[in-house]
Order: sequence, then structure tokens, then C-alpha cells
Amino acid sequence: MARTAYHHGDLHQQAHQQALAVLRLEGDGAISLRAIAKQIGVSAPALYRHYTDRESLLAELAIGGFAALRQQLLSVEQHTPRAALIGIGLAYVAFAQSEPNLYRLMFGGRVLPKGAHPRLDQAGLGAFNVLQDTIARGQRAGYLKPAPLALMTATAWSLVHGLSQLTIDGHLPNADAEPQLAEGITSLLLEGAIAHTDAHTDNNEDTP
Amino acid sequence: MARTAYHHGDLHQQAHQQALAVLRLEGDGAISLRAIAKQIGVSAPALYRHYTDRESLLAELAIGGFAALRQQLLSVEQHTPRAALIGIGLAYVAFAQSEPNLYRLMFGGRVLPKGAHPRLDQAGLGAFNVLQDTIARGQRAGYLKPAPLALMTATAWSLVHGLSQLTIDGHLPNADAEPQLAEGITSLLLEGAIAHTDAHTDNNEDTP
DNA sequence: TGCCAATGTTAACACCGTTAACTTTAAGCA
DNA sequence: TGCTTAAAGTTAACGGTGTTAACATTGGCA
Repeated sequence: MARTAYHHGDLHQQAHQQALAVLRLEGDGAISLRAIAKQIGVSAPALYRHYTDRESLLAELAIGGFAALRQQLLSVEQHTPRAALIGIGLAYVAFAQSEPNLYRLMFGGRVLPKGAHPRLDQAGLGAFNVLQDTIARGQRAGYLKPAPLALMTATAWSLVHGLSQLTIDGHLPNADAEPQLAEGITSLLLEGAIAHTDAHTDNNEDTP
Repeated sequence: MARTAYHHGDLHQQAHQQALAVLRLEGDGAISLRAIAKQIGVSAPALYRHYTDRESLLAELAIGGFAALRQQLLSVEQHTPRAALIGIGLAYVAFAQSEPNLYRLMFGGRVLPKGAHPRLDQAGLGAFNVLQDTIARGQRAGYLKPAPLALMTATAWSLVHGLSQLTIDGHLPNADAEPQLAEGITSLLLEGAIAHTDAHTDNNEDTP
């Protein structure tokens, strides 16, 4: 079952890989089913045996992206609550910076409407949950405030997602040093932005 | 200079408005020069007398968006530093929620590459500066920590931008109450996420 | 072995952005 | 006032897209 021109058996996977390559180089807007089919050496309508839509191909790429992001977040060492939180933040931003076009596709909104691809939403939740679990652990350890979990998770996610998007797209003037920036930002969230000039004022603690 | 079919004198503005209407209803992906020309009652190539590109039309829409965002941020009352900061955060998210498709276009990244439209970058800076100035005032008033201004601005912008994007696109599970969410998130950034159980522990202060 | 479902094929439709070549009109100057 | 010129419109055409219909081939199973 191999290469008789018909039924070469690997079309789905090959189209996926080809589309991923184009995505990485030129962004999702440059993904064309006809071009992909030609490069694989197959007619364009053949792709419709494996993907109902161009959009479903993109959704599959995004699903893979969320799975990769989840793995990257899971691989962060959770030694102390603080190290786990900062590590997750850095890992998140690092992922976005290493795969900017894929990240943009995952959170495009315009390209992949939210309710349309259940497996996509599920994959997004999978990554989301890693972040949420880490925060919950930080709360149980007494390191984080006992604020509502949904609130704290939304805050953390908004921060890392916003930073990812802004750095990827080249906003953020004076974005000199990026790694320090990400670490400084997460620290700022943890310790707060308000100056407590009352008495104690022991800024920059490093270990809980 | 009016309506002889030729030279109806208002093509530029009319195309802008028509494109904006389509953008609001269906997103930037649905903006088609041919369709716009037809609805205005003009041939498609006529648009190229007023826009060098489809992309330049989109850039013009985004520029208008940044100007509107800037105005909305400027209209926030700056009574106390805290009120100014929270007010700006709420206004920012409110703008994104009131114009989701426009906001997505402004920060698309994939649609409008960063260095290609100088006036666009300038308009973005205009909105950015309002946020930065507010933070600088908060620092001068002694309300905010004297951390590097670029760091604090990047943090604040990341937070409000991330929250905007996530709520617009329907991520954030359990996103029950949005206004409280935005306010809670900005407060959390101001006061920090760490529980200070050592001694002082005066959480939830409301005035500096 | 013969049939059927899976998986390919070509042809075609209706769009799209964009350019070339041409035409009409408004405006300014002799 | 009339002529010229540049601005602003026109049609025709090129190459590209996603997608569907109708048809062809093939591998696997009864």
C-alpha cells in the first residue's frame, strides 16, 4: 500500500507537515490548499478526503500547537511555588517567541472562531489547566493569596499572553532585553506594583 | 464636482466607511476591495487611485482605531493615581470589547506587519503613551514603585492587552462577570499576588 | 473472485487582488 | 475663452484562491 500515485497512504500527515512548514515561514495567511497539494504532488481536491475545510487544516495545526505548549509548560520544574510560577511564565513566553506564527494562529480569533472546533477548544483547555494547577498549588502552599482561583488564573494568563503577543508583533518600544523583561514582569505581578513606603519595605525578596 | 458617475469626489471616505462596516460585522478577513467597490457603485480598480493596496485600506482602519482608543484613554479621569490606573485599565478593555474586530485588526500582526506603515506605528505609540504617562504620574506621586518605567508600562500593557484579547476571543473559561474581572485583575497587579503572612500583612489597602 | 468503499482524478464555478491600456472630467493657464 | 494636463474613473485580463461535481482507480473484504 504505497506509491502507485493513487493511495499513497500518507497524504494527511504529509499535508499537515507541509502546511506547518509554510505556517512557520510565512504565517497562516500564506497557507494555500492548492499550493500544498501541488508540492505534495497530488491534486487539490484530494485534500478534501482528509480535511473538510481549509479551516479544519488550520485547526489541526493549532491543536498541535496547544499540545506542544502544554508539554512545554508541564516540563517546568516545580521546586518552589515561586520558581514554578516564574518558570511557567518564562516557558510560556519562550514558546510564543519560538513559534510566533503558530502562536498567532492558536490565538487568532479571526481565523478559528471559538466554538467551531471542539477538539481545538479542548486542547486549549489542556494548556490552560497546567497554569491553573500551578497557581492552585501555590495557593495551597500558602505562597499565593487565597483570592478566587479563576481570578488569579485569568490574571496570570492575561499577563503572559499579552506579553507574548506584544513581543511577537514588535510592539513594546524599548523592548531591550527580553528574558529579563519577562522575568521582571512576572515578579512585578507577584510582588505588586504599589510602593509600600509605610515601614517594612523589603522589596525584592527572592525566596518565600 | 459631484455626481457625474466620474469623480464623485467622496470615494476615499466612502470606501473607508464601507470597509469599517464590513469589518465590524464580519472581521477583516471579509473585507474585499471588489465587493466594496460594487457596493459603492464604482469599478474595483478605481479604489487603487485612493489606496495603494488592500493592506493600506486595512492600515487606515487600524489607524482610526488607535486614535479612538487614545481618545477613550485620555477621557479617563485622573483623580487619584489609583483611580487613574484602574480607570485606564477598564477603559482599555471596554474599548476592545466594544470593537472586537477592529481591535483584532489593530493587533493582528499577521495582517499588518509592524514596520510597513509608519503612520500606523505612530498611532499605536500615541495610545501607548497615554498609558505610560499615567504610570509615570503614579510613580512621581509615590503611589507606584520606582521600578523602571519601561518595565512597568510593559507589564500594565501586557495585562490589559492580554485580558482584552482573551475575553474577545472567548477563551477564559468561567469568565462569569467581566467588569468585576477586569477590576479584580488590575487590583491584583497593583497589590501583588503574594500572600504576606510574615508580620505586617495589611492586605487590601485602598488608599496609599 | 467480485464488489464496495476509500481515495484519488479532471473540469468547472465563483470569487479574489492587481495591473495595463484607455476614457472622461475638472482645473489652471495662455 | 479655449487648450492642455493631470486626476480619477472605465473595461479587459492575468494569475491565484477555496470548493464542488462527476468520474476513475484501487485495496481489502465477503
